[in-house]
Amino acid sequence: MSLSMRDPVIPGTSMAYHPFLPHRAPDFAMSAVLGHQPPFLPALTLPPNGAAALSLPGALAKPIMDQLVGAAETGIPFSSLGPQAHLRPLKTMEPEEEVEDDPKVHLEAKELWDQFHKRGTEMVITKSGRRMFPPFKVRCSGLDKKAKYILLMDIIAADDCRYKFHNSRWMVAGKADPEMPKRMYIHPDSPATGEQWMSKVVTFHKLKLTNNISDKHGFTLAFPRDHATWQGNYSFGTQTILNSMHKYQPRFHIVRANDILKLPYSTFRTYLFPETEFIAVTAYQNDKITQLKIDNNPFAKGFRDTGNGRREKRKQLTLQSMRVFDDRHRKENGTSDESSSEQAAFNCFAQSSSPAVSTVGTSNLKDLCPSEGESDAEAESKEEPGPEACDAAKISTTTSEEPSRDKGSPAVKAHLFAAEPGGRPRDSGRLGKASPDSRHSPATISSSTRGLGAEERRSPGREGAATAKAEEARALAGKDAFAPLTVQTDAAAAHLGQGPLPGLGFAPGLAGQQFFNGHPLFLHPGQFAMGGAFSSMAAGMGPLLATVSGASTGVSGLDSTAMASAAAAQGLSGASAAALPFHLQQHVLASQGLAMSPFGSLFPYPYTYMAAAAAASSAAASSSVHRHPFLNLNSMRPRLRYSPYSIPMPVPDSSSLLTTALPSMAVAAGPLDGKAAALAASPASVAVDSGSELNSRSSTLSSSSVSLSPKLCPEKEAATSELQSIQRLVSGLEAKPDRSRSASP
DNA sequence: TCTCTCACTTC
DNA sequence: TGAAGTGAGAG
Repeated sequence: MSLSMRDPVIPGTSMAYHPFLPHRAPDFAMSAVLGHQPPFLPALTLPPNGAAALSLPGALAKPIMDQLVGAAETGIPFSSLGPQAHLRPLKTMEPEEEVEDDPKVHLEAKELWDQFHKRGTEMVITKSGRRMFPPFKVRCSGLDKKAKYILLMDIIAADDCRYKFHNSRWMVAGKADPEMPKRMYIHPDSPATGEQWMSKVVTFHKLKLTNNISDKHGFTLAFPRDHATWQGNYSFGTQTILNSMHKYQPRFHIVRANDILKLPYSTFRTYLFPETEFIAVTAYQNDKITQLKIDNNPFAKGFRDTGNGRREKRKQLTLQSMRVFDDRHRKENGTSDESSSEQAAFNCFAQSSSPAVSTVGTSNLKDLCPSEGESDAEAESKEEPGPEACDAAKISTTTSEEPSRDKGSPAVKAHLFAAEPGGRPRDSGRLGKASPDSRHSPATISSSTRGLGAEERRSPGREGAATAKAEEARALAGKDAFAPLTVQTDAAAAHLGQGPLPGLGFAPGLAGQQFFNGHPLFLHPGQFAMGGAFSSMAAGMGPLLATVSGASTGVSGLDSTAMASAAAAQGLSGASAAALPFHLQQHVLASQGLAMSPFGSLFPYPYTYMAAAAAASSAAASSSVHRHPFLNLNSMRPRLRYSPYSIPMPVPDSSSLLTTALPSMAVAAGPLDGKAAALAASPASVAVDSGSELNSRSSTLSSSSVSLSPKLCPEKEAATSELQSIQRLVSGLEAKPDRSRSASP
């Protein structure tokens, strides 16, 4: 399906101008960097092709230099990007004929991601930062070989829930904690030509996840509060701050720009890979995930059952102890059916977990221990019937880079308004229930919006809350509501769009986190060339407040209930282009990164929106949240689930940024599915669903890597109980090996 | 739940 | 060789 939308991109240029300031984007962007008001900023000349570097009047050169120096003093490395890179004389640039590009992105190691996703991927976050595993890698195609691109990724909250791992499954444990500062990570090689990007796998393995809110690996840029494009603080860093026990969705962005300075007014093409969704944890909760990590992460080799790592030694010791105990137990109790069953369970555990029993690799172990799969299947079936009990055969542990492409999961490319958030994990999750495999569809969602028409931006609209009929609404809204928008969708993408979309949620604690709410960009230290705009977060926040206020009036009053009802109302008539207020809200949130939900809110606007707009809105929203009614998160639920449709609310022209987001909102609305609606209407239900969803995912699994945990072989309760007893005993033995050997339990 | 240390690994 | 990335496990 394709929605046609007025493309704000100026012909002959590769950048999209901010919808509100179509002809002044360059000026504003630069002014933001410089911290000057547009009116005071000398006009910047932007080459028609948009690929050229910015030309700065001599008068501006020094200020920029000074700022860069200032930034450097803050500890930000500018090794790879010298200020001169942004000060090249315009005359040296020659307009180039822009080649239309059609970026497609394929997730690398998709099969590995699928394995994790089925179990409910967990990513460890530590104070010092941990890398993601599997690593986020993509392969790009369809880029203009000569044009330069900046590739980025960020991680957004997948929903507004906090989770807990209970009874071997992830369950919603309440509302999400205040969202951490959002950041984007710019690939160190950016900017690079399309040819360069396409010639290799783009990996973001250096991005680290942390729960350290005082993370020093990032810095913030402050922009004038009244700046139309960039407002408030926009932080950059190499680590992304996440909340433990919360679900996240990584996003990949392609921006056609040859300079980071142009990000603010360039088009963001965003791609979501539902299989990369994960839950941040400070310690692994799911043994299956742990095992998968151990089996696939080279650095965890020492913990593999096969090998000489301490894990093996420990297990061997444990097994030995267990055997001793078992023998003793038998002697004491004699042989019986019960003991047999216990033995069975024991065997299962022993086989799968102890190399002593089998020295084969994990994959082999799996084969040798069918019970493993069974146990998984059983456990899974208990949790959530549906998915195939064991599809290990289907799952490959390889991290091959090919899969995604070959599997025909073409990245779905959709404009923001496509509402195709279908890519959303949740959506997929729902779909998954109906069709387990659908969830793992290779389809990648990519939304690219080049810009919103001014009309669209301003058009006040209404939003409805997500409703049980969100899907219907979504379909309607996505297709009709934003007709002006152009949606480019691959065949594969179609399903994504239809997938259920979870609503967006606002971070509960936004007010308290203003500083962090700004949509931060993670800039690789080496790449960041922006000037001295870096300032304390506080500095930038002040101004922002004012900006946001204008637009936000309507949001504050929204509550989940209202939204739900509204959504219901609109659900069927979502097509109406009127739905703005809600969108605005989402837009703001999304741009801020506050509660952007990959599914609902994300696509709607942020994906296509101009970076600048996003940044500005995010910054503004974040900073001004507490003050602005629209953004007043305090008054509203921490995270509201957005339904595509919003409550009617007046949108002042002044709130241009906010309005910009509106179009995107439609998209979000469209994707909502029953689940999303349910969420919006009933948080409680959501929690359950979410949990089940995760469970189902994980349950389906039958990875090649066998789970060695005893838990997985629950042949009989008695056996399990026995096993547990043994384990306890063994634990004691392990604690003091020497002693255990000499002393029998 | 989280933090820290440890032994182990890769690069 | 050492920095850095791992999960386990204790606290």
